[in-house]
Amino acid sequence: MAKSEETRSLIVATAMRLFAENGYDRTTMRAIAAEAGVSVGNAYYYFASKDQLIQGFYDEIAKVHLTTSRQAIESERDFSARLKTVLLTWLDVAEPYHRFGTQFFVNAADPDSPLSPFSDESTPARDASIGLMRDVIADSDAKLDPDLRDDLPDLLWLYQMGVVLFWVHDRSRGQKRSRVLVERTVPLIARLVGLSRLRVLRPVSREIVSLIRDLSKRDDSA
Amino acid sequence: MAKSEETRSLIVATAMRLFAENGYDRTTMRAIAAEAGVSVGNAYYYFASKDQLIQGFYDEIAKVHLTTSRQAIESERDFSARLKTVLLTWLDVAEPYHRFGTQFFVNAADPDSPLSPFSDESTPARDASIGLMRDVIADSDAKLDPDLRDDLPDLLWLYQMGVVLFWVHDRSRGQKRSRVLVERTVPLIARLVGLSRLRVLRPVSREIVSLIRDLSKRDDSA
DNA sequence: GGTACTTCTTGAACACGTTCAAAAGGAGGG
DNA sequence: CCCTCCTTTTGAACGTGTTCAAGAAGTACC
Repeated sequence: MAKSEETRSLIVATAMRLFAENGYDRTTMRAIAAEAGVSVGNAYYYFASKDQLIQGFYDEIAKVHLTTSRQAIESERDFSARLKTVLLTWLDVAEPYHRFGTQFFVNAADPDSPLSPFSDESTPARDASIGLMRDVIADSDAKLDPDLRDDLPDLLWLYQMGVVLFWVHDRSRGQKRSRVLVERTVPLIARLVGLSRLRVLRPVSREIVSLIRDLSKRDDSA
Repeated sequence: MAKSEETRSLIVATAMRLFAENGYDRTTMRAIAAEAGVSVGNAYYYFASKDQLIQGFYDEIAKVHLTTSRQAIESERDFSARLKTVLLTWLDVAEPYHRFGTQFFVNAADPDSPLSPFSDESTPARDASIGLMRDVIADSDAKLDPDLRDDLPDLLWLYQMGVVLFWVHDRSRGQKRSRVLVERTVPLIARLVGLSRLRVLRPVSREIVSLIRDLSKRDDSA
């Protein structure tokens, strides 16, 4: 019902405001409830835990990032430029939340947490991000080993997770170092992707693709 | 004093036993104190927090890993084999603690935590690990781009951190998938290190080395 | 409008990590 | 033996995230 949805978003909005004002740790569930004018138990009716409250934020960042970066790369054909734009856009979108985003990703580092980027609960968000990488490649002028074509989006998503990991630890002003990382690793990756067609590197890239495939199989018997 | 040291190690030993038996989360500070026959406050006199209790374990794993793997690679000259042994040895040493080791590394993922591998408090342990990688290269028959020589240990340490990250998330029996990861990525890395002398790849490896150097500068003005 | 049923809301209670003022113990000097 | 100072130990108390039995509000059907 509309009322229910209203209460839910009131709680999440209040939580986000308080998180931004005082940080994640210093914001208590009691404070959130009081500020939103509901009871503590009510917050737990809608959200399983304090962590879950920021899942909404996670989705928000992801959504804005998808639309913004799709727009930004629309008229660009160079693969390297497209990839760089996508990653720098992520840094732009995420910047305001770096402060308590850190706390968020700490929780997300728990493999058992539904907030982990590898969890089942994150599958929709993950697929959307990988889809973006697919488009980055597809509409670019990149020439690459056809064997790489299918798996490169997954690889690029992994690379993006690496950037995020770096960003979480980044204490420089405005996360400048993360920007440097992107600015300088993207050309490297673009060059490596291009080189992947070279005879000498073929076995290497084949093996990488095959390894990722084998390891990402969910079912592991034995 | 001797008495003081005795109490300290009694507490840490009890904690480790209970962690191993019931997992980190389900082991309470009250239970540890009761089992050790001291008061809760006493545990906090010796350890600043519950997290800090496992720092001892961290050091233990690192120490055993260093000596064991140094021994294991002593008579081996092949770079790839040496690197593989070092990483598989880590998996061996860490295996018994995988269960609550997970919880440990979750806390370590917090950049502000002294348990983070990047923290100042971890500098000695980190330097020791990088030193091991230096030896892996130095006493091997690896032929590599001299420009890479100085920085390769750091790169390999980063690679090891990646393996550890994978291991934390690894839910397969006996962390078999982590072993597969090592078995198959080590030859790749060895080949890439070898290829780094190729004319076409020189700029790539130069740029990687230079990037790592720039980003690992601690002081970031601006 | 009444009745059965689901959805939503409450706040006291619980278990936990952590703190702290106070007490106890121990070492050395007079 | 006592006084003083430092180290060690205590356990009650605090603030936290979370749970849950109970009730209130809303909905659907007769």
